[in-house]
This record gives sequence, structure tokens and C-alpha cells, in this order.
Amino acid sequence: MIVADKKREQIIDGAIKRFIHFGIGKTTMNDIAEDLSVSKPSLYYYFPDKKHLIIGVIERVFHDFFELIKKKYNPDLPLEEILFNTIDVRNTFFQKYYMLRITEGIPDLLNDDVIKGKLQTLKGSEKEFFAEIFSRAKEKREIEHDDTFHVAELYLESLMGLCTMCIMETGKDLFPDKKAFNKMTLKQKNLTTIFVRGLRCAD
Amino acid sequence: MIVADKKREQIIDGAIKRFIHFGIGKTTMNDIAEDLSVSKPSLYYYFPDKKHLIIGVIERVFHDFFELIKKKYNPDLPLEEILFNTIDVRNTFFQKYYMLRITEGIPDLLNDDVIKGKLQTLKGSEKEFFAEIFSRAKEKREIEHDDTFHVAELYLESLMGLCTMCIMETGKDLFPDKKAFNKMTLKQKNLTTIFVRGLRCAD
DNA sequence: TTTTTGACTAAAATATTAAAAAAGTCAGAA
DNA sequence: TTCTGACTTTTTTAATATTTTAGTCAAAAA
Repeated sequence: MIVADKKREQIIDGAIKRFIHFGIGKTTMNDIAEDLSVSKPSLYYYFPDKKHLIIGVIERVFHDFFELIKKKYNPDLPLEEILFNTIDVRNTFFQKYYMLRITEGIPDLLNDDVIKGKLQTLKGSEKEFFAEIFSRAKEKREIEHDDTFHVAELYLESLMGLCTMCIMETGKDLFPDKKAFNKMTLKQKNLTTIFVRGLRCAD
Repeated sequence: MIVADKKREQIIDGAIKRFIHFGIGKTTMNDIAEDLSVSKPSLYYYFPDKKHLIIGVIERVFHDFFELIKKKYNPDLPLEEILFNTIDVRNTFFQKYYMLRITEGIPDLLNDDVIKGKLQTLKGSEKEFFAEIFSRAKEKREIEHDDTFHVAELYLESLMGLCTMCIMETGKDLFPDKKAFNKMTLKQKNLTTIFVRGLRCAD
């Protein structure tokens, strides 16, 4: 890695630490600079503005997420087991980076076109990965379904939907406790079981 | 119906009209009173406070919803068709009463214990109704699954989850347009198809 | 006795402004 | 090329005044 890129990554590391602890909204560029014992203009040398630093953080988290999920992916396992593993990885990341949720903090961060586009792209990558999982399961005759990308989309949105329901239940901005968290994971796995069976039976 | 109750219902009618058009937060007790050509204290004769008027509205909407959904319920139809019908009823209500969504308007209305309890109870009723649907389908040997209440809960939460995803996608407080709305309905039905098949296959 | 009202108070939301904090810039040093 | 101290500009926050709205009450009307 080039030196400049290394520094960039260090800044992202520092930002993530702050974000995880205090949230994006409560973290200032000064905080991050001080943590790293550098001046604020140094930060601006690597990132044009705070928004792009946040984007860097988002890219990093997704990158790590994809890395881990791909590492854990074993196509030889039964589909249900594969999906259970991805749920665990997903939820570990969800829990770890919960404070990142950009809905809070800077109010109209989700309305920003650059960020929206970035998230859209990353979500697209995830869908493609899941489409791949379903496609391979189809090759193995484990399931019967044509439009695997569509299935992946539906499956992922259902999981995210259950997750959102869980958050809403615990009360908008409270950190979901261990119990609620486990309940959510269980629901996602139960849905997965039914979902996979539903794909097995032909039309 | 007793005269007093009739008046009460008229007030709820008026409140609903305002709420649908301007949302709960932008509707004052004066607005409602003026619409009905009565004085504000008259409203307070029938409802101790605005919160209880809102509760009255919630009860009314759910009541109408249950009425219609039960009316449309024909146990002789295949499970998938039954669920498709309920989705249509659900989403018609969702669209009609979208502006009621109590998340907005009065900020901490969802944190109120009375309202939370009321919503909990009403959601419970819905779950029981769906458990009934699944139970009957089981009796007809259409599906094989033991814990029908649990299945109903999972199914409903998945539907609501997809709905929430749809709302989030269109942008927090924008009214979801016809297109997004149809897309959501389609996703819910696609999930239903897979879900029902998943329940058909035994363990 | 039950229902309704005009005139009121208390509480809450809103708008206004001043002060503080944060984002972001720049000339120049390392 | 990378970094910094000192700076400006933009946003948040805090404090306060103003308006709006929820809710009350004594008394009138039904």
C-alpha cells in the first residue's frame, strides 16, 4: 500500500472509533484530528470534506463485511446453512457498527445524492453476491427458481425488513439490547428456513 | 347506537378527515371543532384529551380494517389466494390512512404507554386472525406446521418489514407514489408465494 | 341532567436573535 | 508532497420573546 493511502486508512480507522462510540453527529473533525495527533488541515488533505470521510468509512465497513462474508462462504454447505452463516456475519456487523447508522447524526445525510448512490451501489453488490449463492444452490438442484437476482433481492429486503421491525420495537434510537437482538436473529433464521423450503418446491 | 356514542363517532369522522389531509401534527382541536361547527369544549366533553381522540381514531381504523378483512376472508380459497386478498386490503388501508402514521406529528406519541399498549393489542388481534387463517389451512392439509401463531407473527412482520423498506426507499416522509406502492405489493405477494410453499413442505 | 359554549389559563410549539462551535480555507513551514 | 497555525464562514446551540394550541371552568342551552 502506498504511504498516502496508508495514512488515509488510518484516518478512517480513527473516524470509525469515534463514530462507533459517539455517533457520526457527535464527532467533529477536530475530535478525529486530535485522536490521531494531527492538525485538522491534514484531514482535509486526504478528504475534501466530512461527507467524503463518512463515505470512506462506509466503503471500509462494507468492504470488511464483504471480505468476511465471502471468507465464510462455503458453496458445498446446504443453502440454509450458508444463509444462517451470512445472517450471523450480517448481524455481527450490524451490532458492531450500529452507531454508524447515518439516519441520525447529520440529518440530511441520507438525502445526499452521493451517499445515496454509494449505498445503492454497495447494496447492489450484496444482492449480486446473494444472487450468486442462490444460483449455485440452483446448479446443485437444491432449489428451483429462475430469477435468482430477484429472489436475492426479495430475501435481503425481507431480512432487512425484520431488522427494521426489531429496531422500531425497541424504540427508535435506543440501542437494541442483546435479547431483542437475538430475537431478531432467530426470526431471520426462521424466515430463512421457510424461504429456502419455498424455493425447493417447484411451481 | 346511543345518541352520545353517535356524536362521538362523528367527532372521530371529522378528526380522520383532517388527519388524512394534514396529518395528526398539523391538526388542532380547534380545526376539528370548526369543521363540525361545534365549540372546542364539546370535543372535550367526549374525549378527555387529544391523545384519547387519536386513540379513538386508531381503534376506528383498525375496526374497519378487521371488518373488511374478515368480510373478504373465504376459508375455502387456497391459502395463497387468501393471503393475496389480505395484502390488498392491508395496502388499501395503508394507502388511505398513510397520513395517520403517528411516527410524525406529535413526536413522542409512539412512546406513550397507553398508545403503545393499544397498538400492541390491535396488532395482537391481527396476529390471532392470521394464526386462524394458517390453522385452517393446516386443517385442510394445505400446509404442515405446528406453531401457527408463531408463523403468523413471522409472516406479518415480514410483510410490515417489506412495507417499511419501501417507505424508506421513497424517502422518509414523502408519500410513496403509485409506482413504489405497486412494487411493494408485488414484493409482498412474491414473498407470500414462497412463504406458503415453504410451509407446505414438511420438515 | 346532559350537552354545549364563550372566555379563560397553562402548556407547548414557533420564531428571533445572540453566542458558541464546528466546518472548511489558506499562506506558508517541514 | 505533506502538514500546520491562524483564520473565515457556516452551522448548531442556547436563550428568550411571541404565538399557537391544549385543556379548564362557570354558566347557559337543551
